[in-house]
Amino acid sequence: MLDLTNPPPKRRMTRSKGALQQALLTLLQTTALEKLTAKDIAEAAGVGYATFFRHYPDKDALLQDLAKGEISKLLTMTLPLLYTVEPRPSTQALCAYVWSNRAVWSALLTGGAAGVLKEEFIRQAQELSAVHPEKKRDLPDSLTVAFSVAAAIEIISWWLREPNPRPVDEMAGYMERLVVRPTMGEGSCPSK
Amino acid sequence: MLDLTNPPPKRRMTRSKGALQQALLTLLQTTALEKLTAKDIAEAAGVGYATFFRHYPDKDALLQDLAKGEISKLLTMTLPLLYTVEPRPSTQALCAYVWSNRAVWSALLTGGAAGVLKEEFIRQAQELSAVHPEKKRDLPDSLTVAFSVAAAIEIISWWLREPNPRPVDEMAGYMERLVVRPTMGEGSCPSK
Amino acid sequence: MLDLTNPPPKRRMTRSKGALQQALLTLLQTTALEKLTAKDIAEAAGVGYATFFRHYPDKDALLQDLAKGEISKLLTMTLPLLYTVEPRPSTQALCAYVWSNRAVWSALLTGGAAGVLKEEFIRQAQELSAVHPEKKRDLPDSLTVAFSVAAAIEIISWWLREPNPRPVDEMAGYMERLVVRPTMGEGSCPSK
Amino acid sequence: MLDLTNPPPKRRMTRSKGALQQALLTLLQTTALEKLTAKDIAEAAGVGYATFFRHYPDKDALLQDLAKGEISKLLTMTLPLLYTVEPRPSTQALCAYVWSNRAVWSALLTGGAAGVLKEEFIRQAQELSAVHPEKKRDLPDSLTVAFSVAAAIEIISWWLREPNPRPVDEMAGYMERLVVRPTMGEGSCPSK
DNA sequence: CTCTAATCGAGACGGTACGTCGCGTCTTACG
DNA sequence: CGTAAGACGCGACGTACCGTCTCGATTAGAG
Repeated sequence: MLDLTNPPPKRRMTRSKGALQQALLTLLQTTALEKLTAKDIAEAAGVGYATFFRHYPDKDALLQDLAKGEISKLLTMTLPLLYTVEPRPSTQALCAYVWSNRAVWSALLTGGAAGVLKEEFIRQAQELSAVHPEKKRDLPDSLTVAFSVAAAIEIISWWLREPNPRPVDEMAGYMERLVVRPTMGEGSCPSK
Repeated sequence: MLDLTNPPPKRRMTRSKGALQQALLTLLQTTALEKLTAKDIAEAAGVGYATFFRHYPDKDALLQDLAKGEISKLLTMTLPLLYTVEPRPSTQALCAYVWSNRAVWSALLTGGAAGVLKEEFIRQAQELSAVHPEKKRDLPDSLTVAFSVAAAIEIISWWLREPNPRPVDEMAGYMERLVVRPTMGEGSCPSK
Repeated sequence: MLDLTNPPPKRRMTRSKGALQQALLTLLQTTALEKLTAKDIAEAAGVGYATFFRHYPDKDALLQDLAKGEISKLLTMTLPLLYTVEPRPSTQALCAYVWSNRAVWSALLTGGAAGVLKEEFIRQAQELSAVHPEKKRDLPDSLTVAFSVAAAIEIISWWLREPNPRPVDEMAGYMERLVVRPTMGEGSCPSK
Repeated sequence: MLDLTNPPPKRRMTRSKGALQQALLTLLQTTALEKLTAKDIAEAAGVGYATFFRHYPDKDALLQDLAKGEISKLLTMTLPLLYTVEPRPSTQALCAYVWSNRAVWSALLTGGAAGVLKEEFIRQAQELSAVHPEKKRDLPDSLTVAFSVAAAIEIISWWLREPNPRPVDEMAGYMERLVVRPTMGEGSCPSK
């Protein structure tokens, strides 16, 4: 029942937190978030039921904590795109990154997790956009953020859901066309 | 407890179903979906608790049924946009319609309802797009539908969330720019 | 609501009542009373659900009505035994009668039906004993009745439950020894 | 809501189980078993509704558990009577015991509880009779047990139901005459 | 041979209790 | 100490039956 061999105990609390995150991630690959119970996660993490609540007030808090890191990495690649005149390489990099971590992102974007994720995503994006030098822009900032995040998530979600996923290049093209270009200044598309 | 005066009792089953839908709609204007219990809805509808489940297996089924009608109306205005060369008037009409029913759509798009709504939305959109004459298009159809619906919902959702909502014209502009134009053929934006 | 005037026409109502009784009896041979629902009985009787309640306020009322007849027949054979100096032939007759109707009595005495049955039994027995010329007796009358009925029911119940039921003669012997003789005057057993 | 003062918490699980039994016993003195709901009992025990089912699968299981102890005590006094040549003192002791615990036994024998009780009674009696040295006997063992238990319960039940209960001595006489003597070997009553 | 009212089937309904489940808090025992 | 184990209060869930009710269709017996 217990782990009788732990030689270097490594601050149990830290171990528990990591185990819970890892367990949630694993479980999410097979089960929707709303089907998971705190007990499920605790057991999968090899952690006592009550211990779960010592670290997180509830399931969503764990998910949010889990997502924070990945979102953070991704956002530092996503947001700059919106302020760049030459976004191709960045978009490409974003998609490549998602692809290389597709196990994680599949888990995060399917099931009921997407809702929590989007909110955290927007929260972080808004923080970032607040400190950015505000480029002259013809869209309300909060709309730009909400739209970009929702659209990007939807596109990636669609991508990872597909039975035969498209190559990274193609997705980068869609992303640029559907998210980046439309939110850039009008000048970027001198259609008339 | 007895009401001996109700003039046209109107086939009970029909009355109950309608009452539940109306009650849910009303409650959604003040409370998030996940905070509502079947008991709440039944009581608000003046209907017995068990009667709720005689009509719907759960909350989401009620919401879906409720949404079906409104989505249907909206979709007959939304989808044509994607296949039209001159989408301005349609986009305008769409936004105007949402605005005139903003009480309903606020309720449907805030709280946890948006998830269920989006799924039903996509389901109907995909059905429609299946019967449409498939214009030559350079985006995967299912991506087009998923993106359009998610983006449109996000934009409208943002609109109705705002403390001082923008005028219909402005929103129609955003919608066209962020949803319609990007999903139309490349020729629409001969940027290069 | 009540029809106090229908003179003889045997009205459908009579048919329904009989069907319900017959259906209950049939069902009781395979299912315990408490497992049966009003719906079950109504369906087995080929009668509408609401029609059940037009005839009986609840399950027990139906059972009681059903039992009344059989109990009445049996009681006219049971009670006299207690006042007779030579009870052998009567006891024999009682057991023979039960045996020839063992399908009915099995149904009535197994499952939860026995409780209702015993009460009705005692009720009728007490009525009868009230009109009888009260023999001098050294047991309280109500105890005699309660004991006799309960004991007789238990013995018959045991009999019909057995995989290989004893012959009628043997049971008549038990019945006389355990029920009849002990409740007769002390003189019957001048043991000391 | 919080009780920070409970002095000797005494192993919760044990406390809950005992509280439920005590509550059922109390409620049975005023209400028939079938009128009691799990909620009633839980509330009377000061215990959560769901906690009821953590200890017992249903009402009857609780009753059975509750009865087991008392029945056990009683049976060790009841069964020996059937194998003794001089049963008077034992019968007397049995009735005296019931009388001194008449509150408990009234509760257990009135209402719908008697059925469950009798079954448990018979179950225990059969176990005991199985280990006993089998005296030569001219009645089937299972019949003896069923009859004795049913008869004894009926007699005691009648006793405790009476407005002016008979004295213990008198009841012991009835019990001996109606239950003990008839089930003993024929030799005990050399009627011929 | 209609016409009218009793009776029926069908089954929706308000209600009550069920037994299950999950949450988040708590207590206890152990290492 | 801190943690594993899990009992507990709470409250929603979805189910099952109850007994009442409304609704048409059927039908019997009075005109």
